[in-house]
Amino acid sequence: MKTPKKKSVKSTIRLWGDAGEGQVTVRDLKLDAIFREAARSFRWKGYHGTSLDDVAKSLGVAKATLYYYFSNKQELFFHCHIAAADQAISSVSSESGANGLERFRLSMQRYTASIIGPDSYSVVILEERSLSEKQLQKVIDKRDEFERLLQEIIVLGQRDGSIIPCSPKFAVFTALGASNWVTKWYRPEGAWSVQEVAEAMALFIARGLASRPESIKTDALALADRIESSL
Amino acid sequence: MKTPKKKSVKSTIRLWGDAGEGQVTVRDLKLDAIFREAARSFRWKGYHGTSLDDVAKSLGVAKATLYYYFSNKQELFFHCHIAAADQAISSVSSESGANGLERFRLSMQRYTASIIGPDSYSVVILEERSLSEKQLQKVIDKRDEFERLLQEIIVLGQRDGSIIPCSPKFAVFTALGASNWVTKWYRPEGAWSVQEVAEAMALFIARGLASRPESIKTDALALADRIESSL
Amino acid sequence: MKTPKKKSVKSTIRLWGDAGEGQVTVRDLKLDAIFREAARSFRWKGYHGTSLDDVAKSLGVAKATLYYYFSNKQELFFHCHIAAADQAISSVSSESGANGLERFRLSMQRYTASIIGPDSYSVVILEERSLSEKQLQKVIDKRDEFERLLQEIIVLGQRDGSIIPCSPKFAVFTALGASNWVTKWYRPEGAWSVQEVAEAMALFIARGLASRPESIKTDALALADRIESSL
Amino acid sequence: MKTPKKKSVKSTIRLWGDAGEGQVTVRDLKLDAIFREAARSFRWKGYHGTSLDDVAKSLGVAKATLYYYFSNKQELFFHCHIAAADQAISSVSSESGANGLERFRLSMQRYTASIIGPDSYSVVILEERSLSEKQLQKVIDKRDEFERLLQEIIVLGQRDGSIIPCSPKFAVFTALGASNWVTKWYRPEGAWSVQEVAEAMALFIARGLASRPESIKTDALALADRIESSL
DNA sequence: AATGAATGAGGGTTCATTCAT
DNA sequence: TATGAATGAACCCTCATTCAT
Repeated sequence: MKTPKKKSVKSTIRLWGDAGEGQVTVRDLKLDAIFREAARSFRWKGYHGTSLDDVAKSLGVAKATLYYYFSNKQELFFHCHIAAADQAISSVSSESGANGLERFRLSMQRYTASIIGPDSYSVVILEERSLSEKQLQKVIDKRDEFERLLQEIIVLGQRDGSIIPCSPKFAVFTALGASNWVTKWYRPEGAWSVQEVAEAMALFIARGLASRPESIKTDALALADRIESSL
Repeated sequence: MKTPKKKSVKSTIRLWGDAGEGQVTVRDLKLDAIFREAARSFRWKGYHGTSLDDVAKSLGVAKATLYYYFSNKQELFFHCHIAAADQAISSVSSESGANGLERFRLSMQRYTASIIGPDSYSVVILEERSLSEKQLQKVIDKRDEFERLLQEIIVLGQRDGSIIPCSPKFAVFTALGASNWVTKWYRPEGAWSVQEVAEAMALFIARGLASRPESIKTDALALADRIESSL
Repeated sequence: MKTPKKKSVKSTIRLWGDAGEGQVTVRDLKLDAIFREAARSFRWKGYHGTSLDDVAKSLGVAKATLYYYFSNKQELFFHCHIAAADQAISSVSSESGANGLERFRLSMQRYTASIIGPDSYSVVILEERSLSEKQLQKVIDKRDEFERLLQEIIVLGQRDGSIIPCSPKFAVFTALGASNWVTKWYRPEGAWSVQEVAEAMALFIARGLASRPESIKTDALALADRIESSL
Repeated sequence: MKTPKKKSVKSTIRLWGDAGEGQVTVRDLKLDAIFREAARSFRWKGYHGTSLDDVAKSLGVAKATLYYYFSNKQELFFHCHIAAADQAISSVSSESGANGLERFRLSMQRYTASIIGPDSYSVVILEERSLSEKQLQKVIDKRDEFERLLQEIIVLGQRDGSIIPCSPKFAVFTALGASNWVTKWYRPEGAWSVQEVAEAMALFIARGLASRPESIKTDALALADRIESSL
């Protein structure tokens, strides 16, 4: 990422374009806007399917302007991955009071909400080939950390008896797979809110891991049924 | 798809390349080889990341040759989708003797095996934008059929008591998500066979849906544990 | 350089464009035409000042076509350097009968003629920065060989008494400098032929190195005078 | 060149950057710094290979700042040519006591020193195409003046018997060629000072023109030999 | 049935230049 | 005077597609 010497922080300036924005600092906000727009496109069309021209157009800027904020498409892609991984990690529950199952459910709910939410940096389509060796390693490291955190929760749940015995790694992979897949079919224009989908997904996963399924909150079913009608 | 002149089927002709093929008919086999190679690339690199040059090179043919078998890249992509959907549909269990849970488990096992197997046509990355309106509709129709079949099995299982009450649609989405995601991390060069992964995944999903988890074959756990070590 | 499996050698085909060409093989001739046109532009406008678009236009081809013959601009540039160095080396005299001075004169005459002649690959402007490390090394190696050959002739001339004592290296640098500079002002459309300029330059250099200047052919002066009027 | 408002000359201002400059006037010094830095880059990388960004960075200024001092790149380039020509002209010897050969030698020595010296404006690579018609004419006029001055010295030397009969124009071209070429290989970081190279080159040229080579100072040879070892 | 050759369109990237501050 | 930000134009390069053979 390009980081010119000193970002000027002024308080009352509009972003580009004419989308509704408030009153905020400049450069960082612009950077963020770029990253989110880019992530949206990457998630949607993939790395190769995303043209910077389109990203720029969506932002109401000239393509060349983007290069003022990062040095090439690959780096932009890389940053999205890193931001996504950070976002993922920060969605892991640290609620110390709850049991393992509940913490896992919460984590998956937050995670699911974050990847389909409006602030998502998620670039789910795994096109790691498009990253450089070094970049890839960093992304993998972050992702490994994320998955390790989740696995630890699984183990915790198995110890406290809330989660059935099973391979933590495989469980996490499966849960993430189901969750990530949501980015493929969820449409914000649809009848369902991000929160509703996230809850339903988390409850569903939780039930698959629960040692006593009946202990899970019963509104899960209701939710899932409501969702069903809008898919 | 182009279908010129209804070619003569000779019985002893090599495919292209110089690998030792065997003795087979020509055009259909070639078509099939193209589709599978293309699907492999689409699955791996996405629609835009796949160049016909690479596909051709993998097949040991000149790029221009491909155009003898289909009229453009989009059509090739479309065909892969259709073939994948057909493959998916054919993986759905029709075993009349088994209960719903068992049939669902079998279906998911076959499905998982088929999408990561060597004969996969699966083009899992949903880049439907790259299809034309008409093509997309046909693909969606096929996929809907596939999902409907799976949902029917869920309902069946709920009736016969083997599957817990839940939204069939959501259940299918979640199961497919977890399953499709396998294409992202499975590597045939790895220590695990397609079959093993498929079984583990199917068992895992089944447990999440089972009304009496203890009724599921106990080797599921062992399998998952074995897989864990190779991931 | 791209070298497709098997260049087809047909005997009666036109090059591109409509410039007058004879009856010859295809691919090699085209390659050659590209290299010469490119060298002309590089020599004239430098590496960065040369656009492949212009080169293509001069050849009457689409820019993309050029990429069928080499893989990028740098490689094209590299090839020109190599071809130029080969051309330079082949211009060094091996006439065993003559004395050192005469051989040096002949060499410089041939060299000068070759770099401004219609078949020149010379890319005199030293923009080595535009080459890769590896490419640069190869070019330097070739150039060193060329200069060594010339220096050997100087030494020979000093031994046989035809050339004054002086640093061979410095002498070669100076001679080449004067000679290379001709590419800067010589215009084929002018009144003077390549041969005339080459002879005059060679004679001039020879006189600077001659131990007995009066031994050099006297027509040198006449030539130089004729040239003077057209500059 | 832009000449705004006739700026106030304050006496104690630093140039840009933070290197310890000293106490000097402002605008003219800055202009000069820009021209020299630009000339260095033009000489080294050519017109098209030189980016104003780099020039600005070398000077420790923002690119936009440069535009306060000239109106476009072409003009900057033009000015370098003019400054270089003035510099060249001022290097021509007017020592009335010496004979032609000696004056020519001195001129070439000064000229050579000036084009590779730290204050050089020389833009030796002839990329006149990058100038406008008008600009080119002015540059050519200046250069013609320079060459005429040198030719007059040659004629003088031929009259006073110190220089052999030959075409003055051709002699000047050749001498300048050898001299200009030095900019291609001379590196200030090397073992040799600008003065040493300049002397050696001048002596070498002088010998080529001398009617009685033995009359030239004998240290010429020594110098050339010393240089040889460092090339 | 296959392919070498050619090309238009499009995408990534650089850069001279402008402008508001 | 100086500069951060923005942009149009131009360039290199790739790729799907066509065509003559």
